[in-house]
Amino acid sequence: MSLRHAVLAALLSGEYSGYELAKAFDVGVANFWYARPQQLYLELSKLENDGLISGREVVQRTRPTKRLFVVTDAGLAELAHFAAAVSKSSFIRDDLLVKVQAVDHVDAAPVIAQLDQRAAAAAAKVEILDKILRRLRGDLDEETYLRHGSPIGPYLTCLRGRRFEQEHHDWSVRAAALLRDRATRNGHPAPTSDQSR
Amino acid sequence: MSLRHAVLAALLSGEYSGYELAKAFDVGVANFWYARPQQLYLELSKLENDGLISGREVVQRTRPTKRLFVVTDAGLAELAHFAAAVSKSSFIRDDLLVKVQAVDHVDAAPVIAQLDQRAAAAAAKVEILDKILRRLRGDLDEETYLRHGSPIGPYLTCLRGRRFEQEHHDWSVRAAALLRDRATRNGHPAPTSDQSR
DNA sequence: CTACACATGTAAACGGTTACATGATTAT
DNA sequence: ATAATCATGTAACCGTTTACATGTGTAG
Repeated sequence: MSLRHAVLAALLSGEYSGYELAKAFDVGVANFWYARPQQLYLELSKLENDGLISGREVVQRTRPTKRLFVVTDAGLAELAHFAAAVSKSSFIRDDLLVKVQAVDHVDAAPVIAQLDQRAAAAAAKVEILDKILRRLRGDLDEETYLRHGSPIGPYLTCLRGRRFEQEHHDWSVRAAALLRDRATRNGHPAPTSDQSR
Repeated sequence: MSLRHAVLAALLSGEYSGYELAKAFDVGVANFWYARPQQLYLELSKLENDGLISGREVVQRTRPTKRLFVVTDAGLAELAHFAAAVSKSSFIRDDLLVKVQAVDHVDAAPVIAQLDQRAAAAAAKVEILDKILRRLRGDLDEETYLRHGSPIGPYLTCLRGRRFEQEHHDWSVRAAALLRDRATRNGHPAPTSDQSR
């Protein structure tokens, strides 16, 4: 049970509908978890049934009716309990790393192409996360915010996400360059990052 | 189907038994995937049934009999096919990040304690990965190995794992220090990293 | 004779993904 | 009309985790 707590933690920042949460979890952000919309709707139902969140209908003139959720006292207690329990260690699980691991034995060209794509995607996420960080800290510089700003939790997870993406980007760029260089020296057609423009 | 290819990629480095693979995937290393022993034994059976790997029994005087596996030509073809297919983007999924996200609303002390543990674990993994990297490159310095050394795939994934753990460590240390500092300034008992020695 | 490392599995439960399904409103 | 965005779900499948299960040989 882990998405459960991720949803609770996300709802601490304010009232959200399933649709709004889905955007935060699915697209771009997801600095501390990731989930598909379907999973979120399901989890929100369960959480409401268990009394950990409560939803209210908001009828809109201009848009379809939505349901906004907030964390209840029972939900906060559940989160506190979760935060105090032991957590299993995190690990990398990445298709692309599997491909790179095998790159000595398979055609490198498609792997290089995917590294290029990853680098671009990671760079885009870094920008998104930078925007979020700037919005969070407002006028304060980072050092000051980290010492005195509030909320600190979301800022810290966002920082972690930003560094992860930066790291991911740098590694992808370097790996792609190295593999390209090796392919060239071995007399291959030297696949360039064309992006089919 | 992803563990499947991770196992194939791992077996490219040589002949391994389920037990040996399990140690590489479970303990320490796992620079490109992670799996439990039970899952590996199951996956090895499936891979052998599908003809992607082939196993041979090795009777040992001093130890119980084991089965060593190698990738077949069909297995290599499967890997090549996989390497050329699109991969879904990687993402962070970490219990501890969920806890940090919620740290403004729950007791920070147990979260800080877990950050300390994480930092220590990450530092230990960095050392293990450094050892593996040194062993891989032998006499060559890193730049030279990256340009000319072989195999390059495992070295690159190991580098990625190393940086991930380093990053994980640095962030954990910083987050723990900041949260501790805030707790102290708010007049709390100031939980120190005692480690119950 | 007890604990530990080596060695290999099975079965049930759980969590997550994919595919399927529906419907309102706004902009083109 | 049609596409795009908003909005919410269900059902089947698959991959992963947890718990259970067994047995050999070595070291203390």
